[in-house]
Amino acid sequence: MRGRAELLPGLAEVFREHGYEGASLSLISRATGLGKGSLYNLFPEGKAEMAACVLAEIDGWFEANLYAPLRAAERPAAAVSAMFDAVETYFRSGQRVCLVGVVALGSERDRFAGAVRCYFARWIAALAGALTRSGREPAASLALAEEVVAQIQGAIVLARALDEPAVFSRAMTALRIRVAAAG
Amino acid sequence: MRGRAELLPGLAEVFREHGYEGASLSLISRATGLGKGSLYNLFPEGKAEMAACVLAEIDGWFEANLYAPLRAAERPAAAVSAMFDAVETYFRSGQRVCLVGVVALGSERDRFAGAVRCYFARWIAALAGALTRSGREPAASLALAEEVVAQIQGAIVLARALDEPAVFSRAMTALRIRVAAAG
DNA sequence: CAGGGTTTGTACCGATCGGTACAAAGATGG
DNA sequence: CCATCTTTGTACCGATCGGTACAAACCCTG
Repeated sequence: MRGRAELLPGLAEVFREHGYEGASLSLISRATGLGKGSLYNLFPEGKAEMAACVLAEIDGWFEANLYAPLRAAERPAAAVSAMFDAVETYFRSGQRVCLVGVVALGSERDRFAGAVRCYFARWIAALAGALTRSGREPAASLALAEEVVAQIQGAIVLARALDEPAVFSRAMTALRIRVAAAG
Repeated sequence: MRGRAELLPGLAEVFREHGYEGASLSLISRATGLGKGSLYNLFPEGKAEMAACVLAEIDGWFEANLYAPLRAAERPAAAVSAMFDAVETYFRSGQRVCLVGVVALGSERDRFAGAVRCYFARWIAALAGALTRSGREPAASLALAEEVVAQIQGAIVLARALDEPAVFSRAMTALRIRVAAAG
């Protein structure tokens, strides 16, 4: 037997590629190599629970790898730069979609509204904090943090729409420069 | 009988709210008030044709209301400002989703790849042209245009994720200021 | 009003949806 | 090795999916 934790990454990929509605149990079964029996044994509440767990896993990953470092950084500017590194790697230059963003746009938004809001709110807050500690005004930091997170999401959309990963990389580079400039 | 044109807006709303896969024929039937017989009479190729027509309609609207004015403007700065007005109205401060962006993120992206790419490429090109004619370097104009379009898409995601339309309005205001600043 | 083509609703198709039931198979503890 | 409990595959459930068939209703033109 495998625990839930070790199949969450594969599960996440199915949701990313097909969305919540499009991720059918047969797709999930194929992707995980588990039959329905096993899936419903691990996730008694079915697909909704799978998606909730995946969102929680993603949230945990961002918390550990982006938000916490941003909050704890002694050198905030370096932490922000590290965040961009992590973002570029995680989203594979825009070829990998942000599942939380996809959920936010989809019809199942209300079901996961809490998790979605929390993910973005904490991202913005952590980034804004780091920007403030690197010398910017708090209000300007918050505004810039919002812009940065939105730009990342938009760059994913645009890179996929144009089928041009370079768009994503260019956007990240431009953001680095804007953030490095004095507030 | 009603022609295809007059039910495209309602059809578009169904696709926006439920995505391509989620927009079932029964939903479409209810939203348009037409039975399957009528729908397949108007769109012999079924759902795919409906979606293609909706995308074409959206593309036409943006061409007429945003791209063409941007290209033809004698006062490019005013045209850019008018574009932001149109965007804020069209997307209802981020409460209405960009169907083309949703398709770009979804699994049916390949099916509509041409239309999606065309929509965004023309938007960026028209905006970059206006920015150039208002005195910016061509390369800088292109980069800024890309950023602006990405920011709009990201602001929609963020406004919906946080369930806070003000996020969208703030983002648009910030973009206006950035664009108005000297290149 | 009659004829002919179009538009419409409805019944139906096989496939698949999310979910359940349950018995065989596997692991675990004594 | 047996008894017990968990994990697994498979068959099955009603509902709904996208799509088709087709006859009744409708609208023109004569």
